[in-house]
Amino acid sequence: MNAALVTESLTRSVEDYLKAIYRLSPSGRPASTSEIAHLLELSAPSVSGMVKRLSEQGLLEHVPYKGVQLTAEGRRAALRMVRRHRLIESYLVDFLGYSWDTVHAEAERLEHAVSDTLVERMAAALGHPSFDPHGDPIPASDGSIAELDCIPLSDIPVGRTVELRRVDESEPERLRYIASLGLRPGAVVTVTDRQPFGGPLTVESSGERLIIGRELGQVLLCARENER
Amino acid sequence: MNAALVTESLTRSVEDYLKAIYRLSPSGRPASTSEIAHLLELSAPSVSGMVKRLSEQGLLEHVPYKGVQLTAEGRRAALRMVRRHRLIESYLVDFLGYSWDTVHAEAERLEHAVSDTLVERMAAALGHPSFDPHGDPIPASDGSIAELDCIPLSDIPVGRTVELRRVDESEPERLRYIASLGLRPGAVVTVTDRQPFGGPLTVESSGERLIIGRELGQVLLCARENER
DNA sequence: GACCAATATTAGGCCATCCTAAATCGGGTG
DNA sequence: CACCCGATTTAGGATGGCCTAATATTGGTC
Repeated sequence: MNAALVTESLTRSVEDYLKAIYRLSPSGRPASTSEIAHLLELSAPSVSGMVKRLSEQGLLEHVPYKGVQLTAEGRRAALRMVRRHRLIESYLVDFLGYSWDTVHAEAERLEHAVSDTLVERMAAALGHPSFDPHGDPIPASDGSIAELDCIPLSDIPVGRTVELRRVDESEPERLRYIASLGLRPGAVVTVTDRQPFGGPLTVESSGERLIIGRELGQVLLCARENER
Repeated sequence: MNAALVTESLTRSVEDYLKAIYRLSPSGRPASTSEIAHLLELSAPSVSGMVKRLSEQGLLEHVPYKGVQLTAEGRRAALRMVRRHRLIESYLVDFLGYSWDTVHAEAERLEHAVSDTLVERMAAALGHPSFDPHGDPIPASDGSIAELDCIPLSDIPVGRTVELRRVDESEPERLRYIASLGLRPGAVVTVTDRQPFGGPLTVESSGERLIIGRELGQVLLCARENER
């Protein structure tokens, strides 16, 4: 079976499934049908059917009623899409005036249309970056990816100062709000207070005091303290 | 019927059909099923079926067994695609190091994926150009388009000096060859000899003597003499 | 150890798009 | 002016991807 050939001709849908499954289990732990359905906003039966086809094609390992994992080939294809997505985002922000929060939707469409050549040209124009504007690591063309281990801001003890590394990009609304607070990767943040029972955090960043709800605290990922 | 809504949600296929029909009859003369089929590399029945659906949607005017024309709305959608295509080509050449002859295929895919926002950002980055790298006019967002009237180099009488304006982009091989001769829009060319019966032309351009077959002579479009 | 709720799969349809094979139309020729 | 050939359309079928409704499995609870 020629892996390269299979990977060349994936449909948009298939690319989205693989990316979703990768996202749900970067580590390889099985992803469930309903998780995938939820992420892609599809019905569970649709996912069931597609999963079957993809495992027949050798892109997934499927144990019925248990879950799916990417095969080496599926993972390769998924990482290729992630690389595309993150490089496109970086390019649009750096060269075409896109903002942090609007770039995701555009990249989501473009990632299925660009050629490998174009992706590499964009990478070169950007100086082969390792992280995208949200702080997510960009997989290399060989599939290697820097997996920073980060901890949510909400888990940082009071009094600690940490560097913000990475911000979940999936919800533009939230992203826009985060941007409006001036919190972007690289920002240095000191936790000054933390209310119990899921209450808000109080932090200081570039001299400003910010109140941050628990949900937000969980998607703001920081360097482990010893990495600053 | 809300025209804007219909136009928003066109499929890739539909966009390709509209562009093809526009290309076959920019002036509005009807295009035949087989011409469309040939251009899109599809079977005639496929085209027949799609034409039917599109005329029901109000994008085409179809007289069975006679031909199709774009409606105002169809034309608008087609011009939108042409604008996208030509701006994308221009952008890729100017900013991402694409060559004249490789850019077409990339644009052909991207034109279906970019947002209006992105197109306008690229246009702005380029300084709102009126012509693409092949010399083809770029429709404005309002649908107006500069229609240069050009004549094929093969029709220029011996002894005349003309400016090259526009080069047919449809065949990369041919385009590559043309580029290798140094013949690009703006080049100034003097016809020094013309053989009868479809024989070759001899021309001089930037001090070099070039022999040009009739097929090539027909796709190299020049300014009318009085426009130099 | 039987049952229930949550989760997953199968069954059966729909739509867009493509195809090949078979009918049909229409314009030029004898 | 009847006929025929090429162009076109209709018929019938495949595929990919989605859906809802019905069925099956699993794992925990009494």
